[in-house]
Order: sequence, then C-alpha cells, then structure tokens
Amino acid sequence: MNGVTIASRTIGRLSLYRRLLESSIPGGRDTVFSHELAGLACVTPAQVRRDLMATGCSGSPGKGYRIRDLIEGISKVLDDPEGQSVALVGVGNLGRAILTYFSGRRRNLRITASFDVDPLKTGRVINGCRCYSMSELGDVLERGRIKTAILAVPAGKAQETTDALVAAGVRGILNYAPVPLRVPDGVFLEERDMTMSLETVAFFARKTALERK
Amino acid sequence: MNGVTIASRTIGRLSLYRRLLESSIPGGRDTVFSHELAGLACVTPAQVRRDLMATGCSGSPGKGYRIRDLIEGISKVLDDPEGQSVALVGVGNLGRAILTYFSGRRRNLRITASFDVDPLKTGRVINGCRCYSMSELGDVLERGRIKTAILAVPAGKAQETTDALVAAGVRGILNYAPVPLRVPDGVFLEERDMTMSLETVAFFARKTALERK
DNA sequence: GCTTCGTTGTGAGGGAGTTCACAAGGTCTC
DNA sequence: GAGACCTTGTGAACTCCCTCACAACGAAGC
Ligand SMILES: NC(=O)c1ccc[n+]([C@@H]2O[C@H](COP(=O)([O-])OP(=O)(O)OC[C@H]3O[C@@H](n4cnc5c(N)ncnc54)[C@H](O)[C@@H]3O)[C@@H](O)[C@H]2O)c1
Ligand SMILES: NC(=O)c1ccc[n+]([C@@H]2O[C@H](COP(=O)([O-])OP(=O)(O)OC[C@H]3O[C@@H](n4cnc5c(N)ncnc54)[C@H](O)[C@@H]3O)[C@@H](O)[C@H]2O)c1
Repeated sequence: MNGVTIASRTIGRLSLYRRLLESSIPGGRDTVFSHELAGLACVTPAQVRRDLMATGCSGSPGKGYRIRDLIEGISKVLDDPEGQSVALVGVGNLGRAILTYFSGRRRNLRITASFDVDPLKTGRVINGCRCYSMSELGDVLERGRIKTAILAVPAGKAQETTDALVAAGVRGILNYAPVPLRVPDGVFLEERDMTMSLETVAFFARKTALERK
Repeated sequence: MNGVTIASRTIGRLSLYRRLLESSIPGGRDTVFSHELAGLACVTPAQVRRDLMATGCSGSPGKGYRIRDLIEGISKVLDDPEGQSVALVGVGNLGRAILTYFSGRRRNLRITASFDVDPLKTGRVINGCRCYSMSELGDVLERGRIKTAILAVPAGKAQETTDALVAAGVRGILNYAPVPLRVPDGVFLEERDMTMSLETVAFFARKTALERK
C-alpha cells in the first residue's frame, strides 16, 4: 500500500518498545537513547534505531528520541485509528486464560467476540466476552468487521475452523493449536506451537548443561 | 559436545515431524517421502531433508524414509534417555491451562513440579501436579534434576523469578510473561510474548486487507 | 541389462534480517 | 568558539537459514 514493507519481527519489537515506553521509563523523562530502549528490550541499539526508522520517527544526536513522538509514531503504524476487533475461537482452558489476559489491555485492539461449539458456553458471556455458536461466525465477523482471530480449538478441528474463518473474511490468524495450518495467500498466519517451544527449550537446556560439565 | 550444532528452528521442526509421524501417517505405511512430511508440516521437501540430516537418518531414493527409523532418530536427538523433568512457575490461569495441556502428553518430558507464592495453591496438587512454595525451589529442582522451566508469573515478578531459577541450575526457560528476560550465557531462553504476537497478526491482517481492496 | 522415473543428499546460491562502523550532527565544558 | 564527547542514521558487510538444482542412486518395466 504505502510502498514500504515492514518485517514482521520489526512489528513485534515495535509493539514491545511501545509497552516499555509506556511503562518502564521513569516519569519525568521525556527523551530516551536507543541504547536505553535496547537495554530494556534486550536487543542491540542498532536494532532499535533500524526498527524506529520504520515509524518515521527521528531522534537527535546527543539528545535521543522524544518519548511522546515514539509512542505516537509506533501507534500510527500499529493501530487502526478506528480500533480493531479480534475474535477468539475455542473457549476452553487456554481460550479463557487468553480472554482474561487481554481484557482491557489495549483500547485499540480488543477481543470482542468468542466462538465455541459447546452449548454450555454459547449464548453466554464468558470472562467478559460474548460467546457465539459457530453458525453465527459469518454474521458476527461481518457485522464487527473482524479481520483477526485467535485459534484455540482442539488440534483435529483446527484446519476446518481456519477454513471457516478465512471464508468469513479473516486475514490474520494467531494459532495455538499444535497443527500447521494451510491458509491461502494474503492471510497472515502466526503459529505458536507450545509443544515445539517446550521441546526446543528442553533440548537446549540439556545440551548446554552437558557442555558446561 | 558432539561437534555438530543444530539450529533451534530445526529442533522445533523435528519435534513437529515426530508428532506428525506418530499421528498423521495412515497405519500400515512404513515409509514416507520427504514431500509427504513436508506437506503435513507445511514446509518444503528440501527443508525436511535438511532437517533430517541432523538426525543421522537416511532414506533411500525411490523408497523414502523408514518411519520407525525417523521416530527413533528424532527421539535420539530430542529425548533424554533418562527422561527430562520440567518445572512450571506461576500456577495462575495460564499456568493451569499449560498443566492440563501437557499432562500425559509425552512420557519423556513431563512437568513434574509447579511453584507459586499463593498459600492457597502451595502444598496442594493442582491439575495433577504438586505445587510447591517458592522457598522450596532450590531443593525441589535439585532433587528432581530439573533443568527446564516454564515461566507464567506476573510481568513484574518475571526477572526475579528467572534469577532464582538460574541460580537453582535451570538451563532453559520458556517465558510467557510479556517482559524480555535477561539471562546469563549458557541459559537458553524462548520468549513467547502473546501481546507481541497478537499485535503483529493484527497489523498484517489490516495491511493485507487493505492491499486487496 | 538397459532405460525411465522418481527420490535422496548436498554444494552452491540466495535472501532476509542483524550488526558493524562511521560520517554527520548535537551538547557540554572551558 | 574550539575541542572532546556522545548519539543518530545508514551503507555495507555479515550471518544464518532456506531453497535451488543436480548428481547419485534404487526400483520397476521391458
Ligand atoms: N491449554 C493449553 O495451555 C494449551 C497449550 C498449548 C496448546 N493448546 C492447544 O490449544 C487448543 C485448545 O486447548 P485447551 O486446553 O483450551 O483445550 P480445551 O479442550 O479446554 O478447549 C477446547 C475448546 O474448543 C471447543 N471446540 C471444540 N471443537 C470446536 C470447534 N469445531 N469449533 C469451535 N470450538 C470448538 C471446545 O468446546 C472447548 O471449549 C488445543 O488445540 C490445544 O492443543 C493448549
Ligand atoms: N492468561 C494468559 O492467557 C496469558 C497470556 C499471555 C501472557 N500471560 C502472562 O503469563 C503470566 C501469568 O498470567 P496468568 O493469566 O496466568 O496470571 P494469573 O494472575 O492468573 O497467575 C499468576 C500466578 O503467579 C503467581 N505468582 C505471583 N507472584 C509470584 C512469584 N513471585 N513467584 C511465583 N508465583 C507467583 C500468582 O499467585 C498466580 O497464581 C503473566 O505474566 C501474564 O502476563 C498470560
């Protein structure tokens, strides 16, 4: 659209920088240096400066970046000015934890609808979010202009649920089911397979423990 | 140790390949081609072959890889023959979901201890896992030879908890608190910040939706 | 046995993302 | 105002992965 594409890693870090700027800078300060933000984010100063270039913000040598500018610049990249709604599919153990976690966290990005097949859940408000039946998916997503979804259904249902989401116009999916999903071009997919993560950590924990012997 | 280092992405995919081999190959089959595994894992066949090289397994042209060999070869890389125990710190909403999810999933890699500061939780068995107080951390980790931990404590307590884990001998941490952690060299860290993930997905959902207009 | 077909293993090449390194430009001190 | 010092912005180099492409190989048909 706007000519420049931003790497997805950069987008993630911008989200982090914004949170750090909002919460971890001592009050009273109104500028930061790249190396300070880098310290908080555990990345290199050069990385911070590169990332910030994507926002159009610029600092002054010797003075650093104005914090207000940064928060505003990052928000201009990350946020939809009209606000953006997210759907959660699968209101089980993980789904409910996610609902609790994200509720009231950011004004501009909210989980506004959840979906499940369990008749004990549908039609109710769970953790502050209305739970709809899957047959209402198309309607609710369209009415809410929802383009982003979090997937927390059982592995065996993940692909069919994805297909339904995509058919309903979803363009970004955050997947917690431990199954690689197939999505058409133009749909952004982030896989967050906890089993993969845990086995990877366990492997390197074992490996570095051995090396140090 | 063994001379060859394996990329962490490769370790993650090996974990995935093993699960797919165990669960998604029609019974009766006893070999697979790289392109079949690739299809299941949503990666390229060349990627699969590269990854499998790290296990020492080899296939035969025209016949593919023997499934038994692959599972065994991957397990030889990923698993500790004596089994590996994992600790969970922070038995809140997310922690309990994780306990439920991982219970009984893999014989060789189990969450065997959890920790919390809440006296309503400590001393009890929660979701099949005993919950200890933080003062017992050192003892329990040492007795259980635990080198791997999952972190699910509030953001403000994440760094101090990490320091305690590292002091107690932990060498790999899977972090779900939305804070970058500082760990010494030799400790493997996997950050899984859900806010970053969600904001990234939301950004690209918006962006690709615009492009298609 | 020879040809055809399809697959493996891997060197070489490519691409994305990160870091280096330095010129250009503030700031502070005296 | 001149010199010392520190920071930004960024071209270039680098690094890590991934993909390409193809030789080598096994199987199957004739
Ligand atoms: N609990 C965890 O910490 C955890 C960790 C990693 C991965 N996961 C994955 O996340 C997913 C959910 O895990 P969970 O622990 O919440 O499981 P769960 O069984 O508690 O919840 C699953 C929910 O999905 C609903 N559901 C089932 N089929 C559905 C369908 N076709 N459409 C919509 N909803 C449907 C169920 O009614 C239930 O409410 C699973 O794929 C699991 O593998 C969970
Ligand atoms: N719930 C989610 O889906 C979700 C998603 C993303 C990230 N997180 C992060 O995961 C962490 C836990 O989230 P949650 O929703 O389970 O919160 P929670 O408040 O339900 O649970 C936190 C648990 O940690 C315990 N605790 C507090 N201080 C502790 C300490 N110093 N040592 C040990 N235990 C301590 C509390 O007693 C509680 O049981 C938070 O950092 C949160 O930001 C949660």
